[in-house]
Amino acid sequence: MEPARGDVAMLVLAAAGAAVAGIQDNLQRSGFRDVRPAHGFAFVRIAQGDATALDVAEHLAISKQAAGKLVDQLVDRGYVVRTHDPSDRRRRPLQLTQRGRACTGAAEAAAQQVVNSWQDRLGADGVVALRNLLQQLDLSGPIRPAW
Amino acid sequence: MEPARGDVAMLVLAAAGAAVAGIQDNLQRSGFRDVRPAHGFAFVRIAQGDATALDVAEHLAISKQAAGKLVDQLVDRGYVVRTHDPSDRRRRPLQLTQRGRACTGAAEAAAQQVVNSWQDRLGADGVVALRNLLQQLDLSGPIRPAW
DNA sequence: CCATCATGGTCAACCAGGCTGACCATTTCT
DNA sequence: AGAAATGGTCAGCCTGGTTGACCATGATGG
Repeated sequence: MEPARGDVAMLVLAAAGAAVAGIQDNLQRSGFRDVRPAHGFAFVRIAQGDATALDVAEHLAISKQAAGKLVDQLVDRGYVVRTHDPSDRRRRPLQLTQRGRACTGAAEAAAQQVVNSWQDRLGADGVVALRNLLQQLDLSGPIRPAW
Repeated sequence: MEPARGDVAMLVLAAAGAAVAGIQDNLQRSGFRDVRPAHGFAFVRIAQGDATALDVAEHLAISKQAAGKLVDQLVDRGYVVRTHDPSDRRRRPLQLTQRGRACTGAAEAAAQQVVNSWQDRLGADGVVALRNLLQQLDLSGPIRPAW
């Protein structure tokens, strides 16, 4: 019987919580106070281009109605605009505004800052090793809240 | 300028989401269908002994009222009992029931199963390396939802 | 070519799980 | 003894999800 290693799961959880908290913190500090983590994940999909609310829903594994509300918020706050698809008048493709792009940029910087702080503890090759290991897990599918 | 590594944060997030989903899944399969992840984290503190609802609140970084509700659920579902502290009649120390202990055991097994599945991809030393790296991050404090 | 079905989106009602504020009983401090 | 602090509960509210129903548009097949 192998030694108990369920603690690895807890460590990953703790790291994820710290990552989200850190990113959120950095983002707020750079002036984006009206975005939640879920908005950030929506940005990921929207930035890829030609995303509808339904695409966002699938990306976040939430209902289309919930995604609709979320997009409403992004529109209200000036991060996103609903455009039109001339070839299908039902679709409302989403597009980042100037501010939306600024926010995604800030979010990337915020994430990088968190990883940099990890690098202080792990060293550059530690971070590389960590990334390699996580990549090998090959996790795909929608982005889900940890809990 | 260093290469962009914000993606490490995303990888950690994905791993955490997968871990929680996997644990939850395994737990349900072993018959515990009325526990959420938050309950599991509460168990962690309660299992340490002499925990009050307030301790749970601090452990999960939620309000004492929210912790109270959460404990109510655990009591209703038969996982926990509220005892008395003879030396302070305000405190209601919590104690795991038989079923509570069974559930924490199942949760550990569920977590271990998830890590085992990771081991299939990373190999035994990969898992060890991952744990070492995460431990070096030295994250403490309350358990926070990733988002 | 039209009828039917599928798809993208919105509206409404509801629920779960957080929050704050107020309060009570008890303990601790001065 | 009186005042402040502490553990707990109650009540009301808000946010972010859910499902069900529905509309407009597009795709499909007799």
